[in-house]
Amino acid sequence: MQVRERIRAAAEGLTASERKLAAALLSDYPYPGLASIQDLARHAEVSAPSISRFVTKIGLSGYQEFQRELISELKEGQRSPVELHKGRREIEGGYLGDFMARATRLMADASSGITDDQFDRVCALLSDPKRELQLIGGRVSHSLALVLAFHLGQVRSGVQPLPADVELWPEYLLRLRPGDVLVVIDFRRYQPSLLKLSMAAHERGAKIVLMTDKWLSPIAKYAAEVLTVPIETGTLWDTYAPALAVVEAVFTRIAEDNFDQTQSRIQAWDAVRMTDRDTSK
Amino acid sequence: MQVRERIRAAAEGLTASERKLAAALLSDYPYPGLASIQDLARHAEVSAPSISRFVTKIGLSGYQEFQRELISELKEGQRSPVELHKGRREIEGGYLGDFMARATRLMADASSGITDDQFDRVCALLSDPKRELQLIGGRVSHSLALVLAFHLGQVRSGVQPLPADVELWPEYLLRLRPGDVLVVIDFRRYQPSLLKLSMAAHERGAKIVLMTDKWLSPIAKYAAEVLTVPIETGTLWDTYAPALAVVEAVFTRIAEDNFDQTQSRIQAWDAVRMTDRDTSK
DNA sequence: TATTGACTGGAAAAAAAATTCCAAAGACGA
DNA sequence: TCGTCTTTGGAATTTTTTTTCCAGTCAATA
Repeated sequence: MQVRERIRAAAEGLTASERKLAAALLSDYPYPGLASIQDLARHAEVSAPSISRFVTKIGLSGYQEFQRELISELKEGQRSPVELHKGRREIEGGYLGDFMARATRLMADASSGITDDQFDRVCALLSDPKRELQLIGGRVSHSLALVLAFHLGQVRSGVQPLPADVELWPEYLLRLRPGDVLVVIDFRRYQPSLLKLSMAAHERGAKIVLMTDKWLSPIAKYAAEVLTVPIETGTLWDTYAPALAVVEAVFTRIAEDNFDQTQSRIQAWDAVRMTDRDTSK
Repeated sequence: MQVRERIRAAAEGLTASERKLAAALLSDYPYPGLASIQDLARHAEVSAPSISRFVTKIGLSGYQEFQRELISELKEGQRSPVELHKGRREIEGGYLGDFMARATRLMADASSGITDDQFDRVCALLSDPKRELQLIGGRVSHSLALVLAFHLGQVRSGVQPLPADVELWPEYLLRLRPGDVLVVIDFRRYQPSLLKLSMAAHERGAKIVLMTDKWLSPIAKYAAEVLTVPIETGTLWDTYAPALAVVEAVFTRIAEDNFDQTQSRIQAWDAVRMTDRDTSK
């Protein structure tokens, strides 16, 4: 039996620090377990005795046997990584596993709905410094818009996330000039307020970049670019992960293209963060 | 420098038994080197002292350093598929396709770092109506915390996302009572301010649920539950999509378990939304 | 064949690692 | 809030591993 399985099997009866240990082990399995018991203790923030007790609990005779086991797994695994990998995934079928499997499947499809060409055009549009950018999302997807705004803000100026409150929109709307860009993220169930906003922005000559699902938000009619992402909304089992990934791909691309700016900005943060870290001690 | 290269480099000046050792090592590199010095001695048919001399000769400080070296090589090597991918990126699929493929791979691994049991416990903790919930994330991951807070807020009361501004934290901190829960999302590079907050919350008897990456935020020390998610931070190619999916799995599960409440809340929104739609025309 | 010098592995010493013991801290139920 | 029971990590102990020391062996050379 794999050590990993032993851990899973024993998961029920573990104490707090044992769980912490299990988490540390599984997070980068099996490498943390290859260090000495002390090093592992330090890494997982538990005591060495707790580790010793843990390995006994999962049915091994001691830390040394535990390590031997890990090494031989590694040796086997190296030989047929594909097999093992596959096998492992089929077996586990807990709630989380199912959910993630589903999300993974959607994710794998996500890039097929967007052509490279379109992707490039959207990136170009969003990175054009001459255009002001405003971003807005729906009830749930608003946070995606904020993430995009945040990261674009690292690379360029003139990035404006709109507030969630509808009342405040008119004032932003007035600032939109022809050629400016409004990014709208709108998944089912589509929000009428976003449609109204988009129509108004369109009137003012703004370009609209829309991210939506395959049923297409009515805003598509006014949009200059439509990115569709596979999402099954309406069920309890929604996931926005593919949408997030697409958003990340966009700003990552833009960041790469503007590497110099990004570079200096990142260094600037780091400087801040380092001092932050120092003063914290 | 790789150990293997060191051996090659030193090959000229090796004595008979050292060559035997080198051969044994290279024949199934690096596994023989992961055993104890005695086992390796037996396997290679040389004495332990010869091994000890050998590792010094190739420029390492001792057998332990030698092993550490091998392990870290192994770790890097295992990862190289990902690295390789980077190089391959130009060839296969466009930028987006490639980014998504990478994200998909991480996603597929995400559930292996968390046991079902742990997942259940976290859900139970977060849905317990007797506990107040506060949520906070790092610079970039803050939005994840907000998403979680938002959705949990649909299902239960007493959900409090902390503001991004550090100055305002103390006042929230004072509200924490023993048994309340602080959810912290902290990926590299870890933010000292979050650590300080967590320590203080821990002092006050709050339970901490931490979501972090495999390098484990120092907050792990104070956490009651640690969820690790595969994320490659630091590169320009980060993605938080797996983390988002885990967060979604958590609140989806909770929503299912509390179906009645959710149901009625959803109906309540819908009512609001309908009127929204009506008035929008 | 004797001498020299380098190499080797057994045994002892040193170092490190792992385990056991125990007191204190903490959780839980009354 | 109190008392009981569990869990935890520091310290001591035991075990294991690694290194050092040194005497014996072997090969090369005169």
